[in-house]
Amino acid sequence: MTDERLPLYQRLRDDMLAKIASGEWSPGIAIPTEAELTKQYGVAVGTLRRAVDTLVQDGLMERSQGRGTFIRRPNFDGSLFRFFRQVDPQGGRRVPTGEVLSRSLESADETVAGALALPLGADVICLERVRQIDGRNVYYEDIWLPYRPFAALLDIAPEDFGNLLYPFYESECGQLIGAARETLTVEMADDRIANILGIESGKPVVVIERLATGYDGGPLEYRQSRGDAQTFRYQVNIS
Amino acid sequence: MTDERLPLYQRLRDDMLAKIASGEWSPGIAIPTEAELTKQYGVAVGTLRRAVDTLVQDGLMERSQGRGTFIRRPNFDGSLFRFFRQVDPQGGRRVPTGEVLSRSLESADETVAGALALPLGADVICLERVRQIDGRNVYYEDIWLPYRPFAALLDIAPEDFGNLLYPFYESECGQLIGAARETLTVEMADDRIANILGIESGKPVVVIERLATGYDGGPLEYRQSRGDAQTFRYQVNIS
DNA sequence: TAGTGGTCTAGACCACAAT
DNA sequence: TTGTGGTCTAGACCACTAA
Repeated sequence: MTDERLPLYQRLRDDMLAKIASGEWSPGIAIPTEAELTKQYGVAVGTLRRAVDTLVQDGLMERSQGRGTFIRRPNFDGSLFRFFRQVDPQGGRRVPTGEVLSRSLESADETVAGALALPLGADVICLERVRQIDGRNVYYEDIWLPYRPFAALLDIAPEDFGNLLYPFYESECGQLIGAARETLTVEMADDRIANILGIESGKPVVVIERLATGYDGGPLEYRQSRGDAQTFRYQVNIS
Repeated sequence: MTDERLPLYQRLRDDMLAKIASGEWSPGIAIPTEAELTKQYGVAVGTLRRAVDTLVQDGLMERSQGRGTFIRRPNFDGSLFRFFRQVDPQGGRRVPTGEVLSRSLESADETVAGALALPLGADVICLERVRQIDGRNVYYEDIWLPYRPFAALLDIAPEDFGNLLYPFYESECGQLIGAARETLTVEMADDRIANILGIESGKPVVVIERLATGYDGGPLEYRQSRGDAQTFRYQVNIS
């Protein structure tokens, strides 16, 4: 199937992941039954179930006893929603809308090249984006993507980018985000950022650097988000 | 064992959880082998493994092929030490010292009572604490603990509190911290905090609220830490 | 009633760690 | 070499859903 050295259930997982990414298995519809799949793959039920387990765990599939196993519909607040951890005082989560302002091809500077593990000066796709709640800008984002798997994005007009980018990466470029690391710092707003966020210049701004990686651990997206520190709230579970 | 209606693997999980919470299985040491446990519980390996899987998933155990399965000692300081940029020219990791300034018995206000799930006005033990690097205060902490399991702390002089509190809770009060949730916000320093942290009044300060819970999920400690936002750095892995 | 996923068993063999 | 966890099999029976 794929890499011979990997455990069977991981190869099954990869194969099913590819079926999802390629559209062979569409969101919202049921995948073949366990009996069917075990026959197709020639594996035992337990092995198949283990593979499916990991995909369910990652929010890509959903089981329903007696009905079947379904591909989860992306663009919903589903698997990718967990990446946005800002919480309002009531504890409820609000998903801001996202709007891409510009899209360009640039050369990676030291920071971006380092984050994406690319040579200095490599082609990167750069997006400028604002995220809004109630029509107010809450975040300004710079997003960098390696040219190679994301070239398709250059053919898409900024206004045609979806509200959420990760389902978009998946549907347009076949790239699935599996994990991310975020680093939070605080800086003072310069005039441009202050203007975008509607705050005074010199006021504190929270910077969220995010390096998002695929299921293989390779870096896929580097992002810097800036928001008003005064209304910022970030929640993390530690164990 | 516990609730008859639950699946076997969930009852196993609950039983093992209780063993951890009660201290019968201590952090850092190996639990009995799979063969031993299946004999004790009278279940198949697969069922036991599934129960252990959930505990590993939750970060309470750690498997090591060929060696055994171990109770994980959560180390919050791993993330704590990354809270602040290292000003150390050598880039070496500095461990902040912790010093308890005061210890008192107070009545829980709305915030504290809500966090610790206590009635309003319930007795709580309150600690004031500073953490230092190179003799400089890097953050100031208010810590609240429910009276009931922590009464023993009232008999200990502030200067006799250890550098780290969680091992102290364990040794003096038999309370193990299993997990925590942190919420980050930014506020402006008032005169008192500014003075303690050695920054100007009105400058931004990062507030880290932490609710630490036992292995059973019950709240054990509520803490507010405040540090200079300008040197703040907080890193999180999301998956 | 037929078909689905959910739980559970009782083994087999492998990879790794300690000795 | 021995014992550990890691993977995988080939079934069994149960709970739920839909026709």
